[in-house]
Amino acid sequence: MSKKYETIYRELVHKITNQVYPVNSFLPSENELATAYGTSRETVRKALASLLENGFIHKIKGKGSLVLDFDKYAFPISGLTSYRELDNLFDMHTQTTVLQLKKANVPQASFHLDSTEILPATYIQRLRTVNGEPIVIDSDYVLTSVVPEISRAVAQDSLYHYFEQELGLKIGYGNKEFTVVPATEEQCAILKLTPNSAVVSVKGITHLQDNTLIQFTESIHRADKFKFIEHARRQSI
Amino acid sequence: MSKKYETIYRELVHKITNQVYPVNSFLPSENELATAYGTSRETVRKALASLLENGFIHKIKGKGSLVLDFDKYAFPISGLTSYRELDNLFDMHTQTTVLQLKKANVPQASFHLDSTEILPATYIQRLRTVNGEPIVIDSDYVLTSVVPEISRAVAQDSLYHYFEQELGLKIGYGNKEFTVVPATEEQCAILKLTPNSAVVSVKGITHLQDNTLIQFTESIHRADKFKFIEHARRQSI
DNA sequence: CAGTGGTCTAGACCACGTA
DNA sequence: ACGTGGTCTAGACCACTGA
Repeated sequence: MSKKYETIYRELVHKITNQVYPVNSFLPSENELATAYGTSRETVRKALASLLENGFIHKIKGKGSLVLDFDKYAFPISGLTSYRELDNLFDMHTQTTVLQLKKANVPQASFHLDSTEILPATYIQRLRTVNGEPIVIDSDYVLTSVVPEISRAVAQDSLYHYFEQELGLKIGYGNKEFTVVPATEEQCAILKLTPNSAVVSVKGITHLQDNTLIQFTESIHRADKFKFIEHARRQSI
Repeated sequence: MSKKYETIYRELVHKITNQVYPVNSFLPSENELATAYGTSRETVRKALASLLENGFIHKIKGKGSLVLDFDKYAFPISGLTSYRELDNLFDMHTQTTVLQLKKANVPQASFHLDSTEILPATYIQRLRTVNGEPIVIDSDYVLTSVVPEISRAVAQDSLYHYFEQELGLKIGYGNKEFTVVPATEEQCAILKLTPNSAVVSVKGITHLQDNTLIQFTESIHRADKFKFIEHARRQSI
């Protein structure tokens, strides 16, 4: 049996996206949901907290939980999500081409590393194409100490899927840093950009749940195709 | 008396930033914290959930809560935060210049509005200067129906402060959309950029807690000064 | 094995919005 | 006055880690 609040979350998302609970209507109250799902109110509240975090609802004290006009195309570059998952989620006709696959150390300068840290890794450069247009170049450095070998087939498919399903590794957390930088000549050539175009660089460091470093990533996005949407709440804290 | 979990959160943040709990050490266990603060474990867990969300800690089942190397300079463009708050938080020598202040309708095209929606507003254009350099142009449309009048003094100071402290309005939630666009001539002139430079546009819509629309915003950031850092967790959900 | 965090319960009281 | 969500409690059982 999986987690109750997760089950409730998924069922509520389903009902919202299928307009059982239409936009601008209120969900049943927390007490009603607790009764309906045969659970306690705190558990219902955990499900609602996830809906809140993902921008599905807005809670108004004394009134209820209002269904928001959720943007289906909000691109979750935010969370730790892989292209394969995005591809399944939306119908985007994504295509992946492995450009490079070799052993290399993680470049210290790119990731603010101490110059004494030598981190042997597998370097994978991949081009993401959406509807025939080159959009993103992903460069991944996967630490050899954690994942000794990566085949071309795995690189072509999905690293995260390989890590989690085949190797049983558990992805924990990471940081991402967005900046706008001028494209290199190589990047211009691959993404079919005019020289000196600006691109969006998303650099990330990924850790496993046990805090082991596993991966360094830099994604170079075509600036004109880059969009990042976020839902924010006013925090008292 | 304020909220217990908020008090605990703040005290833990303080102890982390002051290295009472140094980076790479573990916090006291949830049971210990509950005893120490004379509260229940679930309340401690709410405080820890906030630390988790803000990237201060990483929890490892069976081990404890690990203190992460928190990036003090992660710019929270993310949440709904105002410049005045940022200015207080960091010591940035921010300066604000009011460029324009007039009545105008919210431009429908810019914010994906229906062309039948006429929304009278106060238009405020402000330049944000950090350490003497022009960095951001903020354009705000504040709906006249919610806030009839905005003085130059308020625009110079802080809109959020005025809304919340003077008018008693409660900010609820909003969406933000990040894109990279070519700068207009006017923007190049104000930000001292060479023609056809790229800038980062952050468009946002803000609602009150009772769901009333209050404000449309577009911030134009100099691309070379723009950095957005985010902490992400792998979600099972 | 003992200790940790993850989930869950069945209550309680409060602040807020509506009528 | 009533129903809503916000906070809080004092338990419970589970899965995981490490000795």
